[in-house]
Amino acid sequence: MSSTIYDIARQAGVSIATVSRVFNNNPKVSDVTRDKVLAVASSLGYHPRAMAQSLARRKTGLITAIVPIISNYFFMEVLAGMQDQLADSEFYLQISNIKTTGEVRSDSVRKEVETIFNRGMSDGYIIISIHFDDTGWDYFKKFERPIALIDEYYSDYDSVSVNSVEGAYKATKSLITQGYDRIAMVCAMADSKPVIERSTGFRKALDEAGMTFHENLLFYGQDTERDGHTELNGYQAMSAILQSDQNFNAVFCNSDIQALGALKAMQDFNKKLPIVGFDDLSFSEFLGLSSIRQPMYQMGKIAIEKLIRRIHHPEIDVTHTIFSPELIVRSSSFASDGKQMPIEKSA
Amino acid sequence: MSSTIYDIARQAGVSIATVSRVFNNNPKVSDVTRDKVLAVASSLGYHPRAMAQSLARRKTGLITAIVPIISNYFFMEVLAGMQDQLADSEFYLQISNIKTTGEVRSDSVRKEVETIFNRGMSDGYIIISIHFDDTGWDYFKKFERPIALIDEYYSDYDSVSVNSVEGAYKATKSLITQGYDRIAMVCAMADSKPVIERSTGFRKALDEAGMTFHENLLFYGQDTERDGHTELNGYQAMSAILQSDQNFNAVFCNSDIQALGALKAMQDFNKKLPIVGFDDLSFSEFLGLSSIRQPMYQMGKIAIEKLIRRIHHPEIDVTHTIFSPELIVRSSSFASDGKQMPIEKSA
DNA sequence: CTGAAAGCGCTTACAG
DNA sequence: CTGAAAGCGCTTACAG
Repeated sequence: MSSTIYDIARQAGVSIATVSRVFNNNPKVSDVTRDKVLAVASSLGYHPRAMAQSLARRKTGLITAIVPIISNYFFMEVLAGMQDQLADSEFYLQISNIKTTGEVRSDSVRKEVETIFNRGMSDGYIIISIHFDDTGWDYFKKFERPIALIDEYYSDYDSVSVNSVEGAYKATKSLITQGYDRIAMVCAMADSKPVIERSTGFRKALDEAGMTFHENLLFYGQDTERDGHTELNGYQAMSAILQSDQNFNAVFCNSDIQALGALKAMQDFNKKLPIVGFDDLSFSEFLGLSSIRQPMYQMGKIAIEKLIRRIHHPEIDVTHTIFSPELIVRSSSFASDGKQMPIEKSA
Repeated sequence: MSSTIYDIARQAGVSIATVSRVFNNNPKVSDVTRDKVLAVASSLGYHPRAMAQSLARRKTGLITAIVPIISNYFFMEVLAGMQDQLADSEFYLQISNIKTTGEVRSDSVRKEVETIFNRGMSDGYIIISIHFDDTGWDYFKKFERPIALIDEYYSDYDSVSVNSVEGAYKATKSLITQGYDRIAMVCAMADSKPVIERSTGFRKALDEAGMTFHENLLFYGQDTERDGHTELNGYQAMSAILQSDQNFNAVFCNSDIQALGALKAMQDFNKKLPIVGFDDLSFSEFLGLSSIRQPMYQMGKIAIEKLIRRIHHPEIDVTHTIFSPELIVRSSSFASDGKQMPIEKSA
């Protein structure tokens, strides 16, 4: 049905090599030849088949993003950054989804990723919010493919991430500084990486303030969708906090999407506690939700930038971009009684 | 570096045809040969290159989703449905972004889509929330490729969409039934398809109730990001409504994401009007936001299902799935004074 | 500036 | 059950 390089060559009275050169903008084709080829190509509606080019060039012009199937708002904003950065490049984006829980050790996750590498369809891979231990990460070296990590750190691959521990620390500390002394945390799946890190930062802030950390300050919702990063999960955890007899007076919340549910719970229980979330999703501003800002859009851009650089220069040194997340203070930081304690405005 | 079918053939003492047969699960390969080939392949870490297979088979195993770069929460939920449906198939998803405004006539948009078709990288294409007139849609027939449409209707391609006019009508009518008689609408970009359709439904409900429609019932925010489908845009439009001297007592809002901004505006102006949104995003439930439900996840699944069916059976009849969207009534339907007018619970 | 030829890494009739 | 050979649609030294 559709024409090939041979059809063009024949009708234009040139060799297929010349047709190929025209479409590759090879400067040493005479103008008259070029025009002739282009005229024939246009009349036949010819365009080079990307598949055939890939095989002959031994590169695909594709970048694959490997993301957990549980992807959420975080991924959406990262994706936007990737797309904008990709727009000016010669690469197209392919997205491959992985069934994964947040666990760091999982053979099935490793195998799914491996299958994607084995297809050999891409010039480079961006792995987002998927966690392995060192052995896991090392395993992928054998494919000898450019890899960049988002929301994860491993010494031997380019990466961009946020210091979650520090973010959680900042959030918790801001509440402590305001004078709150009984602070609970809304968690998601207990053994997921975000929760492990954020609860570490939470604890660090308590420790530093001489406040006793105890497991019973950590609250979990029952909803396990997306490792617990759902509005419902936050609603459940917050309900438990409000019904607890521990008399909490402030809350640090593992993610903004959960905080949305938590806010609803407070409304339903008619009891408002100061709360600080994590992520700073675009809607958080309109909820008056204080949050720890993750520069998701930027992370997407930077990861693509790094990956493309590595595709072109495989030998350059690995780099890691680690953001110190910023605390964005909004009205949710304050108690409903209007008693606004002094706030430490973080940078 | 990595091995090819020739390496395996040589070491296993068979022809490349046999190696190929083994990896294509061709039943007429003897067990002993198969085991030998598999053993060698495994020891060399061999896997067939997808690119080479594509060229030889003349199919790519790829489906391309063409989406506006302004993609949003709507797309995210559609994507989830597509991914789940794809998970059980032999296809991988590629996502290509198009710079587009919501306009129905745009040569630049047509050209961008054309470029994607010209690469010939995919076995089928899903076009999401991109609008053309009939000439525009006809144009793509020349590629002779399976196409499925989401959030759009054209007679000659499989499609899945929602009756927006009806949805807007239902939303508006529910407010009228409650007794509200001065209803404003929060719009997004004026000449975008969603706004055209939803304002039509809005008007239809007013007309039917004998209420006079006038352009000055339509409010627009200044933010033009994502054709105005942003929290900020909704905030701006709602602010204008609240400051208007038209004394509105209820609001229909073009999208939930804008409604989020509109709710914030009401809070800032300390003035609460009943409001009904459109989309029913996952967070809307937790905002108590009444909305018109679009089955986005389902739409994604169905579109993939239709496309795959067409890839395998190009000759079957075109089908269109058009959802009648459902009104979900939540607390935002009611005035702050607690005066709850009788509600017509739609099906 | 242009062409003939080999090669990219597979699949698939065809023949046996 | 297996192999030799042609073909998928390009690119790219090499030679002129």
